[in-house]
Amino acid sequence: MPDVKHFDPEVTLDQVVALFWQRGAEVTGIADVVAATGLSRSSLYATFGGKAQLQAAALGRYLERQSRPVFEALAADGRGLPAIAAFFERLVAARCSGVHARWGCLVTNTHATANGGLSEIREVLERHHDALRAAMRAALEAARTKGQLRAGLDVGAAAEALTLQAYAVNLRSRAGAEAGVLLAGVRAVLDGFATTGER
Amino acid sequence: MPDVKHFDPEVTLDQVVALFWQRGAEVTGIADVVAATGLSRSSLYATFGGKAQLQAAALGRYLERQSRPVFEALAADGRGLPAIAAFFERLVAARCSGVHARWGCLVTNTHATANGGLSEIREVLERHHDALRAAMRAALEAARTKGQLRAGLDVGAAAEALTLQAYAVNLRSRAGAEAGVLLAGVRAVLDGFATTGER
DNA sequence: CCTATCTTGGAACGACTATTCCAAGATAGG
DNA sequence: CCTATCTTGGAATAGTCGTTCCAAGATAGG
Repeated sequence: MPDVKHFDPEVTLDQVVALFWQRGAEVTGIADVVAATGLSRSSLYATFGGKAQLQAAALGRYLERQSRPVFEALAADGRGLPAIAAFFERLVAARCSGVHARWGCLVTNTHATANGGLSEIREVLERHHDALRAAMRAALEAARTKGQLRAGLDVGAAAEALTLQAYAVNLRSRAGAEAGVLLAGVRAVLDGFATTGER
Repeated sequence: MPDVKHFDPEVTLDQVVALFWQRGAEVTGIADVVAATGLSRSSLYATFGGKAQLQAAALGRYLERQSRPVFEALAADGRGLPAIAAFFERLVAARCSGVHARWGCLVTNTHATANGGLSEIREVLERHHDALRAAMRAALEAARTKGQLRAGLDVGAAAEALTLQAYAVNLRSRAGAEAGVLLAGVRAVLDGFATTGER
């Protein structure tokens, strides 16, 4: 009997992700969301329920659509250290050039801003961190079986270090850091994990 | 002839730094500044000139008072790798416990938020980055003369890597990361730079 | 003490914020 | 076609934003 939605919530969420990602969720108003999505305040509030929940939904969608596929590709890539190097090369390229150049990473940006926000937002941050670190660890363990890793390397600590390095790449790229400088930093860390002479 | 200021602008700036640092500059209103400093809007605008300029002034003061002394101590510390390790141990401790626990770093936080802000803010970000990387480089060169570094290590790239690692520590600490996890990540990077068996 | 000059408190400003509300429109089962 | 039920557009809400303004207060040279 009832009426049905005149729009696709997932498409709307993608537009909101782009908005929050580029300009920041805190400084983006509902009026901006209305203008970008083309739908009305009523539909927005009826579907998502408010700005904080909209932000959490957008953050969750970013994790699933932008981050997760890349993390899974890294975890499934059996090449070892070259897989990690390729991950960072594509990361730096995406952060410094192309459509999303200088946007940083929505999750990384949220780290600095989400102070008293919803607990759901904090949970997405943690999910993101765990997923990336797990993917890094999987790639490092593949590297270990191939004999690419230095003897005595703590794989868990190394995975954390690389995850931290990725956050910093996201952060500095938004402030205008050069791709070459970021890549050199990443490579120095990776070289330190490799067996002498490897890579 | 004229009247003189009834307050100390530097003390006020310190209070503003604390406010912006803990809660974020974007979400902190002038009303909050008025409440925290105890002075009126007139004095605030007459002295600093507006919120954007107040933010730039607070950011600059943070760099000079909080960051610079630590960077200079690192650059002057001749111990090499132990000096860098000590830097990170004090950093993690300051970020995860004590008065400023979970505040992160004002400069790091600003990286994620300052998008279309004053160009002066961007310049402070760059000054901060250059100062930290130079200090890291000085400490690494001290390590080199002491034979602590792996053969073939690019000192410039390593300094950039450690600087990025520091940013990530600041970022993740604000989101609640455990001190032990952060330290383990840092140590993995440092161990990768050292001669085998060192540290 | 007087007065020129600055500072201060606090009211007022328009523009924005997120959110709510309701009448009008759209839908689909009966 | 009818009607119950949802959605939609858009006006209206109360509150906060950064900023401005001016009368009243404070200062120190003359």
